[in-house]
Amino acid sequence: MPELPEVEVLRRSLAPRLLGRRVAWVETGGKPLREPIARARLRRELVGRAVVAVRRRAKYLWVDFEGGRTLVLHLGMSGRLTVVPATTPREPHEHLSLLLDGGLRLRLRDPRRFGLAFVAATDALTFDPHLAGLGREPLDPPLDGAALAGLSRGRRGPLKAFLLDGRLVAGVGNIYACEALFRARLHPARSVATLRAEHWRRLAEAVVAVLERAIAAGGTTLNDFADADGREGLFQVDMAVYGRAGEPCTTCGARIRRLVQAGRSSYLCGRCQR
DNA sequence: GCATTACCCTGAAAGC
DNA sequence: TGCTTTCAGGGTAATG
Repeated sequence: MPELPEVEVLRRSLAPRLLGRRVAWVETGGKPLREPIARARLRRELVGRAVVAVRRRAKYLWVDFEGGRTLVLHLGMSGRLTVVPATTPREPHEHLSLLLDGGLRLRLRDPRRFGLAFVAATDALTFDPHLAGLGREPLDPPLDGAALAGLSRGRRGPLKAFLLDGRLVAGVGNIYACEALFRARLHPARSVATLRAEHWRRLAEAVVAVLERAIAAGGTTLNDFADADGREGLFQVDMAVYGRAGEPCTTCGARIRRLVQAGRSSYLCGRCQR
């Protein structure tokens, strides 16, 4: 389940392999993703053009091409993007394939089909309906307590829902929200309205630290994630609470609990997190 | 305007 | 062993 760190790790591994490569052909297949892929438009706007940049915004990957066109990709829950030899046979759930010069193929597979792929004008990306409402990036510049407190103004809901709301802070998913709340010693069900400046400072530091550590570890691989070369991440060995219900807290030894909020699992230490 | 819930989907794992 | 059920969750729409 790619969150911000996984997409950033992917971006870094894709960039050197894609920069300067020219698209020879575009193939699509399988059932539609969250939205159908506009194959004719992708062919018309990408074939013959070379990649000039690979960027990231929240959990979206932006592949910029000559001529001011950008391929926007979202991996949803199970999306996997790899660069393979062009001769590699198609696999099940392969939705998009860019044949590149140099005998390579950029391939998007997404069994659960929560992902997204579309092309847009580079200079109009920020107005695109998928991207226009995204909140601020947590790492550049790094979030601080005052910024988080500002985003929370007027809200009363639980902290966990606040962190997961991509319109406020973009790119934090369930795993890193759980880990950041543990690190900040804050309970996921606690109302944002009860936090003081010191709490916001702790939370902002925790979000930044958790995301940076995860990027450094190559992301988290639970089921699906791998970078463009197929390398899996290692952050899961660093996780203190996520998926560890029943195990002892690494800080105090109390049992880690699982709590369901709005259909999402939260993992926490009820003794450390208040 | 904000909070909460349901929905989309498939594969892995758990349960029987 | 083999079938059925449950669970995973990002983003969005509908509902309260």
